[in-house]
Parts: sequence; C-alpha cells; structure tokens
Amino acid sequence: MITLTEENYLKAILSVSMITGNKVSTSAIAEAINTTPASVSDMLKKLEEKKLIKYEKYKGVKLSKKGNSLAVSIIRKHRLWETFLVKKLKFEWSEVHEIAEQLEHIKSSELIDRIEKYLNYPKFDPHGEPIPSKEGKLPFAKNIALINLQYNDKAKIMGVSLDDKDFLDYLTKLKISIGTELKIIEQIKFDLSMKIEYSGKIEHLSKEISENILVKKIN
Amino acid sequence: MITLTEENYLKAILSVSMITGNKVSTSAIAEAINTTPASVSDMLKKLEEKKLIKYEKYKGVKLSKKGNSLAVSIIRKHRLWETFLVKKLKFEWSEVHEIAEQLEHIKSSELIDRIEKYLNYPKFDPHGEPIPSKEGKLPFAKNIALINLQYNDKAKIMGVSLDDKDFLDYLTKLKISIGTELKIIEQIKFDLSMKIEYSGKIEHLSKEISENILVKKIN
DNA sequence: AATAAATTTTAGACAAGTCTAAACTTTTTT
DNA sequence: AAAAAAGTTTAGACTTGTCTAAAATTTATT
Repeated sequence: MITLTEENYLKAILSVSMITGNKVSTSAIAEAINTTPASVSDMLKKLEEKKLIKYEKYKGVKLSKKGNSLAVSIIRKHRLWETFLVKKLKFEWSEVHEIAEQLEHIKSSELIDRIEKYLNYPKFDPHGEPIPSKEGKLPFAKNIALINLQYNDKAKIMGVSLDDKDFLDYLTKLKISIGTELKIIEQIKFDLSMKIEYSGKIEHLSKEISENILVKKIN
Repeated sequence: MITLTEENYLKAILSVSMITGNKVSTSAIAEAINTTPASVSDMLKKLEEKKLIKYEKYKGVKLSKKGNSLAVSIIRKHRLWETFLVKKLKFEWSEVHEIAEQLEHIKSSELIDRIEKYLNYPKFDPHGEPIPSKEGKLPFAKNIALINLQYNDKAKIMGVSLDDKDFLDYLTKLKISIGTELKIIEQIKFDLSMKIEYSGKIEHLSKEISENILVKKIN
C-alpha cells in the first residue's frame, strides 16, 4: 500500500524532473514539497525500498518504472478532477488547484475512469496541460529549456519560449529549427553558455539563447 | 485542524448514537471503527481536549455541539457524494460507499455546496437517508426504537416499525399513538420490558412491543 | 591539490495513532 | 454483599513522518 505522503513525494519528483529533465536533488524535492532535506533523505530510503525510485546516496533520484507510472496516474487524476471542477461545477481555473490536490489521492481507478468518460475524454486540463491516458501513456516528454541539459545529453528541438525577432533571426542564421537534433559537448559554468553539436557542426550558445529553446531529450 | 482519523471517530460516535439514542460506549466505537477499545480510549482523551465530545471516564461519550456539527457535515458530504456517484456517474448504489468514505474527507465547503447545487439540492441519498442541509440542520433527530431508551428518558412517539394488525390494535387499546409523549420510569433487565408513563397513566410494555415503537428523544 | 562552501545524510527526538498486556471500574451473578 | 465477569483505561512499545543539529560527502574556490 502506498501512503498519501509517498504519493506526494512521487509527484514532486516527477514534476521537478519534468522541468530539469534530469535526476532530482534532495533539496529540490524539499523545496517542492515544503519540507527539510533531512526529511526527504529519510523518505527516499523508504521509496527506494519499495522500488518506486532509483536512488544513490548523494547522487539524486529518478523514478523507477513503477514509480513513474504511479506518479503519472496521480497527475492524471489531478488534471481530470481540475477539468471536472471547472467544466461541470463552474469553478474558476485559478481556484481548483488546492481542491484537486486532495481529490487526486482518492483511491479508485473506476472512479477516475468514469469521471473521464463523464467529461467526454478530454485531452487537456483547464490550464492547457495534457491529461495522461488510462494506460499511463505519458504525453509527458514535456519540453524543457535547453539550458537545463547536461554534458552528453542528446535532444531534439521542439520550439521556443520567446517570440522575439532578433532571437528567431539568429536561430535561422545558425540553421537551428524545430526538429534539429543536437548534443551537448561542453558547458561553461562561468556564464552558463554551452557548446552544442548538430548537423555536423559545432556552435557556442549563450545562456540567453539556450534558456529560450525548448527541447525534448532523446537517446 | 481536525485530522482524518478524528473525523472518522466523530462520525462513528454520531452513527452509533443515532442507533441507540444515548451515550456511546468505548467498545461500540471500537467495533464501528474496527480498532481496539484501548485505541479508542486514547483518542477520546484527545477529542475531549479539543472540546469535540463530552466524555467521562468509564461513563461513555456524547458529541459536543461543535463535534456534532462537524460529524453532521461529514455525513452531509458522504451522502451528497454518494448521490453524485449514482446519479451522475451511474454507479450502482451498492458500489458507492467505499468511495464516498474517502470523498467525505475532502476539505472544501465550497466544493460540497457546488455538488449539492449541481445535483439540484437533493433531499435524500440513494439509500433513502436524508441529506443534512448546509447549515447543519439535522434531519437527524432520527427515530430510534423505544427499547433503546433508558431510565428517566423522555420521548415522543413518531411511528412504528411493524405493520401488524394485532400489534397496532393493542397500541390503540392502550391509547398510544403518534405524538404521544412518554417517560421511562422503570426497566426490567430480565425480559427487557419497561414501564412508561404517558397521558397521566403508567403501562408496562414487553420487549416485543417496545422494539417496534419508534420515538424521538425530547427533554 | 588543499581548503572552503554547499549539499546531503545520519543521529536522536518528537507527535499522531495504533497495539498488547496489565490494572482498574463497573456490572452482573451468586 | 462478595465474587466473577465484562468493559474500560493505562503503561509501554511500535510505526510513520517530521524536525534540528551534527557528521559526511560532493562541489567550488583559491
């Protein structure tokens, strides 16, 4: 049996890793869940024992297959309940988060499937976030900012988060566009710039550029 | 702040007291909630401190005003959710109890009020039980069997639970009818019969009679 | 490469809720 | 009215999840 607290940890790990695209640090979880790093360390041990995460001391955590599918199912519930609250009960979309935080822990897959049907199988919640399917299919390769990737990571460009002429012109000049696949070959800590390799060439991107390029990690 | 466990205790106390109409024993709560009397004793102390119950050691518990209105609001939530599950999500009424046990603990009065409106202010749940109003108006002076009353209790006759000619004829003969007010003046343990005083006279009723007369306690 | 700084883990303590076994009250029986 | 039985409470222990302070490890700086 998985407890409410454990569910919240899994959800926090998933949501932090969706932003950074990588292993999650103890302190990042502590911040997400509003607790101390010491408490997180304690809990990570328990989750590791239950095979819900992959955890090496001092090295950060990743969700296991099992942990991931649990976390995804909680997100699914959260987003379906939010949709229900807004569409059927006429809540404002700014009001629903707190209530959905509670409803997402109701244990009954039959219930959430019926809510989904009642809502006519929505694909997105009121905030525009995708709703995972019953099978746990993750519309979850969520795009992350290029700047969050690390040495040797490979990724594909999915879009940009800044609609600025100079910025887009520069990308065009570099022949960087949606669909371009790249690999991080160096990171410069001082200014957070990075060298990437793509289409057989190497370019050096500043922090200002890389934080506005959205990518999806590939293998 | 009231915990989920405390809410379940309050609910158990209310539901046991609705059946017996009196103070509730430690073991009755233990049975209702599926735990040990020792655990119940521990919890009663905490609820007493929070002024949610009136408790004297070895003497049983009653809900305080505050405890009662909390318990009623949980019942309200439970019954509204059950109604929602059956009416809107097309669950069978035999399936909904377990899910409603979870949903009743969701903390948001706004939410449950909207569910009530969405259902068009139902008066009864799918099992035919009355739904308490938002103000905590108790359709809760639920009728109890006369046999459950105790020495010195006063009550008003509300109906009968047996539709048998001989039984009803006998009541007519005794001039006992709906609306009659009475007081218990003696209980005989041996055969569970009782003497009652009403309309200026005293009668002796057998267990077979008193268990089929429904009353509401008065002061 | 050694030291300083930041991060993470461990140790030990605490609160909530539970349990078993023993002690204590109340009720019932004789 | 005393003894037995039934019911209730306390004592002490355990689990879950949390915390602070100290120790250990990793990362950054010089």
